[in-house]
Amino acid sequence: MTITQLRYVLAVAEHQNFTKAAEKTFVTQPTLSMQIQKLEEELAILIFDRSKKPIELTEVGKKLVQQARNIVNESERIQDIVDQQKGYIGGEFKLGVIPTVMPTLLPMFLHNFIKKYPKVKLKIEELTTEAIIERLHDGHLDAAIAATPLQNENIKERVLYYEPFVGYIPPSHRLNQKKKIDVTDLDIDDMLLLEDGHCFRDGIVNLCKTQKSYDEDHFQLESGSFETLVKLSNEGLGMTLLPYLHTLDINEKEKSNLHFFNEPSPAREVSLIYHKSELKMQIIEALHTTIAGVVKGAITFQNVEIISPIAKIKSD
Amino acid sequence: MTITQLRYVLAVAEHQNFTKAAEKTFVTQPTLSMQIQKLEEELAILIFDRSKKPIELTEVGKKLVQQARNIVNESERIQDIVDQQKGYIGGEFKLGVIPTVMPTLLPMFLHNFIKKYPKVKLKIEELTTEAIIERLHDGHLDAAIAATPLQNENIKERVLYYEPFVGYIPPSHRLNQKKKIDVTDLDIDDMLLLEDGHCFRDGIVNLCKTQKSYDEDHFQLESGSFETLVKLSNEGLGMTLLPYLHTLDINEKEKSNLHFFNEPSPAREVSLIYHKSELKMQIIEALHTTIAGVVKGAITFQNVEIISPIAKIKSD
DNA sequence: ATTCTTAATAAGTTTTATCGATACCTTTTC
DNA sequence: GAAAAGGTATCGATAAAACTTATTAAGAAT
Repeated sequence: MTITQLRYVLAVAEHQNFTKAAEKTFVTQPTLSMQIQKLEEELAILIFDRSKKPIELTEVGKKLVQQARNIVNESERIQDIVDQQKGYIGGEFKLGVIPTVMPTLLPMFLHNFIKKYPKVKLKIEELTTEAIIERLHDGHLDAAIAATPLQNENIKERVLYYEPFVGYIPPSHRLNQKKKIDVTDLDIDDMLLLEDGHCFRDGIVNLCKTQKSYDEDHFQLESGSFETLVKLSNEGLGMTLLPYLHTLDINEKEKSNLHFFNEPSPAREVSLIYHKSELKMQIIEALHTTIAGVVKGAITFQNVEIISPIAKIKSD
Repeated sequence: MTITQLRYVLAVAEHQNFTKAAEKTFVTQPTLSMQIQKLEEELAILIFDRSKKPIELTEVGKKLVQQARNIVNESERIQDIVDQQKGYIGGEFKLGVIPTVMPTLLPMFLHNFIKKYPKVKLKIEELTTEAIIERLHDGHLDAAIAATPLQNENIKERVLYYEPFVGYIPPSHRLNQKKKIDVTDLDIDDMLLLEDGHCFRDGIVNLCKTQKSYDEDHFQLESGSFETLVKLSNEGLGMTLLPYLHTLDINEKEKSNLHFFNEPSPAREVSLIYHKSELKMQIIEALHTTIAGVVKGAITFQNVEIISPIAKIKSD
C-alpha cells in the first residue's frame, strides 16, 4: 500500500470515473486501473463495484476511502510542518467566500495580503455556505469566509468580525419615521429578501421568525444582489436589511434611508472557517490576522446579538 | 514521500542507529541511508543530525516523527478496517500484563481465548505499568492489562473488573482479632509491601497515606511476589494486603488469616488499555469480552472504593 | 448494427528501491 | 599515534515497480 495508491482511490471515488480521475492525478488511465487493482489484491477486497455505471464504491470501499482521506491529509500535513518550521508561508491556497461577503470584504484585505505574503497563490471562489462546507470536507477548499456559527463538528471557526444588520427603509415605508428600529418592528411580509440559498436571507428569516409566525408564500420579490434590493426598495416595494459593510458604499442620497437597530443590534458573525485537520494552518493564521486587522477599523459596534445563519426547519 | 520512507525514519529515530534500524526493517543499511536522504531532499530539511553520536533528531525531525507515527498508524488501520469488514480476527497481537495480575488472571482466560480465536497469535509480556505506557505509545504493544485509572490522554481504558484488597494478617498481629478490617486500621509501618515499581504497592501507599503521614524510610522488607510476602508475614514480620484473585489459590491453613475489608472495600480497577488510535480494535474487543466474561464468575463484590494505582508525589 | 464510452489488458520503457561492495569518517583501544 | 572498531555515505548493478502507448473488451447509446 502506498500513499499514491490511496490518492488514486480518492480520485476515482470522487469522479466515479477512471478516465477523469486519471487526468486529475496526471497519469494515464491504465496506471490507475493497475494500481487500484494492486491495492485491492493486497487487501483482498474490492474497493469499487465496476458493474455499476457510473462506478460505485463497495461497502468496504466507503470505509477505506474515509481512512484514505485521513492518511492523505495527514501526509500532506508533513510538508506543512516543514514549512512552518522554516517560517515559509506560500503555495496554492483555495479560499471560498460567500456571495454577501465577497464584494465588500475582499477589496478591504486582498491587496494587503498579497503584498505581505507574495508567495501565497490565492485562488478565491464565490460559493454558498453549503458548497463551502462540502468542499472543505473533500479538500477542494483550504478555508473559507462564511457566516457562523455552523455547528459542524468537522469545521473549525475563527471569528473575523460581527457585522450588524442595517435597515434600508424608503421614505414611503411605515417605519421611515423611526430614527432607530427594533427587531420587533420587522414584518417579513413587507421585506425584500435575497433569493433562496443565501445564508444572509436565512439569517433574516430566523430573525423575523422570532417575532411572528410567517407564511412562506408571501415572499414575492427576491434578488441575488443587495444593489437590486435597494433599487426595488426605492420603488416602494418594501424595506430591506443590509449587512453593515454594504452600507459604506451606497450613495449619499440613499444613505439617508439607512436606519440602524437599537442596541443590541442583530448582527451576523463572519468567520474564517477551515477543516478540523488544520492543514495549511500558517496561511490560515496569516489570513485571519490580516483580515481581522483591516476590519477592526471599519466596524466599531459594540453591543450586538448574533443571528444564526442556518435555515431552521420550517415546520415545527 | 512514501509510507515506507516514514517507516524507515521511525526505525532510525527509535534505534538512533541506521544499521540497527536496517535490521529491524529487514533492509540493508544503504537502503535506509538513501531513502531517508531522498525524503530529506524532497522536504528540503535535515531530519537527523548525523554529527551527533549516537545520531539525533533535529528539531524539525522530532515534529516530523510525530506526524510520521500518525500516518504509519493510520495506514495500518486500513488492513484493520478490511479485516473488520470480513469479520476476520487474527494476526499477531502483543499484550502487556502487569506482574500482579499476570499469574492469576492469565490462566483464567488464556485457554478460552486461544480456543475461540485460534488465528490470533498472542504474544504476552510481563511489564510494569510505566513500561506498558511507553510501549503502547511507540506501538510495541497492541494492548495491555493494568490497574487504572491512568489519566493518560493517549490511552483508552476498558474496565475488566474491580478487585478488592484483602488483608493477610498472621495470628501474631494486633489486628488478627478483628473479623473484618477497616482502612483506618492500616498502619503502613507494620505492612509488608511489594518492591518499588509495582503499581499495587503504589495503590497501598496511596490508601495508607490518606490515613496518616508516613515516613518513607520505614519500609524495610520488600519483595517481588505475594508468595514471599505471605511467608514473611507468617514469620511475624507484619501483615500484608493481597489482591482478591491471589487469595483464591493459597492453602487452607493460610486462608484463615485472610481478613476482608468492611464495605466499601478498597479495590483496584483492572482494565484492558490500548492506544487511542484504536488499532486492532476487533482483537481488543474479543479480549475484553472473553476476560470480562471469565472474571464475572470469580469476583462478586459489589461495594468497592477504587484506589488510584498512580504513585503520588511524595512531598506535598 | 455501429458507434461511443470506458475499463481492462498487453507489451515495452523508465524509474526506483534495494543490494553487495567499498570508501570514508569518528571514536576507541592499545 | 597507529590500528581496530563502529558506523554512515557512495557506487554500480539488478530486480521490481510504476508508468506509458496501443489495443482489446464490454456496455450503453444512437
